[in-house]
Amino acid sequence: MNRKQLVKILRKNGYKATPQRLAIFELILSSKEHPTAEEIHNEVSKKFPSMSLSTVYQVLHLLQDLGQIMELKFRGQSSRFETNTTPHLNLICPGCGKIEDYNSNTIVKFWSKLENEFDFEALSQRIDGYRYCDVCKK
Amino acid sequence: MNRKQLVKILRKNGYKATPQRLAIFELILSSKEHPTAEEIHNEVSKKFPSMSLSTVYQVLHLLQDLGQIMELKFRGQSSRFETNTTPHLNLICPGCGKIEDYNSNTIVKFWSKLENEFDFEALSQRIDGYRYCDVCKK
DNA sequence: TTTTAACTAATAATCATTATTATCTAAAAA
DNA sequence: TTTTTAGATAATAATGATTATTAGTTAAAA
Ligand SMILES: [Mn+2]
Ligand SMILES: [Mn+2]
Ligand SMILES: [Zn+2]
Ligand SMILES: [Zn+2]
Repeated sequence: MNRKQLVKILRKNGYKATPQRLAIFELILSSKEHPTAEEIHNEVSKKFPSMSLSTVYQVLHLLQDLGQIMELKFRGQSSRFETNTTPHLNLICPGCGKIEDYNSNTIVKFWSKLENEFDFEALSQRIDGYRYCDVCKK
Repeated sequence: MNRKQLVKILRKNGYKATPQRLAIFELILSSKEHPTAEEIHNEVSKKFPSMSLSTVYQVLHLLQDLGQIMELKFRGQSSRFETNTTPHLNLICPGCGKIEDYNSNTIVKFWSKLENEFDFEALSQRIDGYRYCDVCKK
């Protein structure tokens, strides 16, 4: 997925391709972490100093509705967002909240097997494993 | 898991086995839905009319820390809780929020395969699929 | 270039969750 | 059984992430 494709998707669904929308999407796309709305706002504000946090939330909702990003909610912390919408494993530390992505063909194949077994087609999915990271293990 | 086992777990970890804790756990256990804190409070209040919603939240945190329940957070709605802590599929409708549990050996086996492949041992896990339910499909 | 529905920015409001604290009680000890 | 007390509950206040509102702005179609 890139900027051009997103512009196409937005227009096809009757939405305007505004610089704010593109910047927010590209920020998440380029982030190796799973950033929060506030982190996204902080970063994107560097290029668009007048951007509102409200706008960030609105855009995040729109991108979710279009299936372009995934929101991960956790206890005691702000939601985290990612553009990796393919079936993959999020390994999450309950100590520090760090999230690591693990992609593998095993997972993709498992997911289609699951859709087959239970006869559904998912719009999106979420696969999380919780375990203490090396730093927090002590 | 039953009341007696929970009493044992609580005491082993230095917590008191209070009637509130047992009642909240048993309510979730007996619920086929994935109830919210408020729903739990409403139900348990029938037997314990002075129970506070604060207490419900406190107990829910404790039970999570002991690995006895799982919290599922979603956009725009209160957290939902369940006692099914084995690897299983939650099929969730983005329309009405309904959650259906699907247990299968495929999933349990997949999960241990995954732990093997990526060399971790999960304290807990979450596997969600999002798709419109039959009612909302129209 | 003009037009306008859609969008953004700023701000206020919401409400699920968490913090605080006085009172109470489970359960260990006497 | 009674006493003791650390830990738990109930009531209430506070928090803060998210959502609602609205006046002004703009993407993009004509
Ligand atoms: Mn991820
Ligand atoms: Mn479940
Ligand atoms: Zn950690
Ligand atoms: Zn539904």
